[in-house]
Amino acid sequence: MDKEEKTREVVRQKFTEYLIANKLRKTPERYAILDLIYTERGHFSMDTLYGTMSRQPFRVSRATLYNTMQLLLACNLVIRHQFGKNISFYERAYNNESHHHLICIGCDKVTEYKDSELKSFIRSRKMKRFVPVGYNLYFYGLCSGCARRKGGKKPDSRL
Amino acid sequence: MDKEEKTREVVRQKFTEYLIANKLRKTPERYAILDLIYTERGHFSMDTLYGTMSRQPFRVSRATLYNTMQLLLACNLVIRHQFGKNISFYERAYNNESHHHLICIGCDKVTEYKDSELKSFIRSRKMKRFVPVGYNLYFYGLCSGCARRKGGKKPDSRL
DNA sequence: ATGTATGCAAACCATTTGCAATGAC
DNA sequence: GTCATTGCAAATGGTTTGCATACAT
Repeated sequence: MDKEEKTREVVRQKFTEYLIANKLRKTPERYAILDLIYTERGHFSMDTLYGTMSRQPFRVSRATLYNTMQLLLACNLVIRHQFGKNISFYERAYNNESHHHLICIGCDKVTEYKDSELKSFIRSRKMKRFVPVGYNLYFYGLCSGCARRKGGKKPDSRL
Repeated sequence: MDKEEKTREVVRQKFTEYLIANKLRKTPERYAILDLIYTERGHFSMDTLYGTMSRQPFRVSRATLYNTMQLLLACNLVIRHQFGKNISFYERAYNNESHHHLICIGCDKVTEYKDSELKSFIRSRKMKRFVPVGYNLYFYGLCSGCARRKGGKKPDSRL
């Protein structure tokens, strides 16, 4: 069994525990969605996920997709991002080394940026009257491609 | 002339320069919106801004509000945030010391968190093939109130 | 048998767009 | 006088909801 399959098994188990603990049903739809998410790499939107899902032998509705995503967010198997447009993006949370995001304001491309020194610095901050459970750091700027052809179409300001 | 009025005058000037440079018209609507934004403190949504605007003697339509906001974003007089719901929030950018954000996942309250040491640490990071122009850092967690009555309504996961 | 979860379509809501009328230049 | 900008209302697009049916328990 390869690493990815092992991961899928672990998250299925975690999901099951969550469903039982909350007296929710273990439907095939829910597991199909979880499985598919854990074959995706990087970020994906609901739309692309629905597209991929539709091409699977096991189809689920958009409603169920959104429903299930709430559960997966609640049990921390998926995390959500908004990169500046009004669209949510998601990515798997388990076995996905935490990272920061570089968002190109020229072409909207999002890349991961791993920086463990930065991560531990951020996590070490103490704040008054607030108990942090997580954080998101988004860098906005120009990817190498867009930086080169700077002055082309003007990037839309997003911050 | 107090500090706030002085600020409004400076940003009007900056806005004017931007409009001229881009051959755009200096309409009273645009200045009314800019003025109002620079009397707001903290973050505001389009909806609340439209509400406040509607109570002003000078009324503008939602369309114009959105239109103008694009211009103000483009000339860096306003910055935009998305705190995890599909709503954009805005805040003035000029004379507004940069800060990070603490978002309570219990009650959605957003507070500012100033940490200049953290800021300079983040700004000092070098990344390959990416030219950063800015960043946003959002901490998710529980405000003191929600931390106290933990276990009340379950906070919706947002990351 | 019970009642939760699903799929569908309609509803929602923030934002965008088309277009005729207004007004900045 | 021109043409960008406004206001309105309709359209859009991601997400949510209502409800009858299906199915996990």
